Amino acid sequence: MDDGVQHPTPDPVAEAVRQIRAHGERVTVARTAVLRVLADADEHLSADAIFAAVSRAAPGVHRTTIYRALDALERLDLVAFTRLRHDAATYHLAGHLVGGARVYVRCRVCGTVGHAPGDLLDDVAFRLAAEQGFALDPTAVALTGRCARCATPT
Amino acid sequence: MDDGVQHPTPDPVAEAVRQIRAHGERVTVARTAVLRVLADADEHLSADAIFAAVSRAAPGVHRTTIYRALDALERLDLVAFTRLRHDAATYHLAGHLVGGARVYVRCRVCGTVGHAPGDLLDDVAFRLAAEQGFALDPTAVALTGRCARCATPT
DNA sequence: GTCCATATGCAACAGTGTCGCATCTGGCCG
DNA sequence: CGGCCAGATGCGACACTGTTGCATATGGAC
Repeated sequence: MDDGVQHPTPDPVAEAVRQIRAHGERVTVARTAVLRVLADADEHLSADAIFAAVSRAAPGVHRTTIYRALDALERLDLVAFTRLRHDAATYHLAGHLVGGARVYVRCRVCGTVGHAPGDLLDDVAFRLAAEQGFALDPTAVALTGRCARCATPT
Repeated sequence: MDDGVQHPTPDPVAEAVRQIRAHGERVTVARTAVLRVLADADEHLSADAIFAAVSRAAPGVHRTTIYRALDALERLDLVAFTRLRHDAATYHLAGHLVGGARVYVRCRVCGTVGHAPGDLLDDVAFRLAAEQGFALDPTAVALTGRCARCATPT
């Protein structure tokens, strides 16, 4: 899409770990595993999917720990999640770790999730800030609608 | 805020009922009660809050029926809901029933929910349509961020 | 009034996320 | 290197939201 600064950190996990330490929090096996899974997947994963993947890499990690790790990482702005319709939350690395924010768009019919360029919401963010001082978080936005295939039925 | 056409239907409930009939579906006590509650509140309510309000107006309506009514009304595009963070879904009347679409913005810190003009996402919708044929549903969008009070801490 | 499709009541279930508490471990200091 | 302590984890049980199957009641048309 846009060229230029696309890779702020060669290894998102290492950078995230650095930031965990910088905040005075602990770097644990579970947290690192969660970060690694999210970085490798480079996709939005449900907590359950993360649990499954982490269990493969580091058996013995409890389901609850995944939730607590995600919660901690979210407080540190290293992970964000979105909620689409009635499905479970889907987590992903924060935009600044993966080279620019992406906006997720999901089709309400077939459930497919796609990306849109991160600057899609820049204007919206600007208007919200100007009109009511609202600081939009683009990484937490979920756009719902109908994808190309499902938009023109009949 | 913007003047002009603000009241497409004097009574959203009556209009909604008309559309239910037009679609060949049934107008029942529960569905009418749900619509009335949503119209009176003119706010986003959780299913539980709707259940409580309906129970007051029409005792004996079961919790399950609320969900099924909301589901039916959503299929008919009379009700929409949004999902913010880990909280329960919040339902509201469809935009065309209440005088133009509104976009909901919620502060991730204090939880306050505010409105933004319905045309906020017009450009975004246009770009998504042009670039990938995605038909955005503006009534189902939830924008998360920080409100004016919570945006400037420290 | 009668009839049929369908909406409802009910109860039990499923999935997601949370909590309390005992134990273990990461990071630090001697 | 070994010990210490706040904080993270494992474990189980729980809370909440939303769903499903089935018998019954009700809406709407004749």
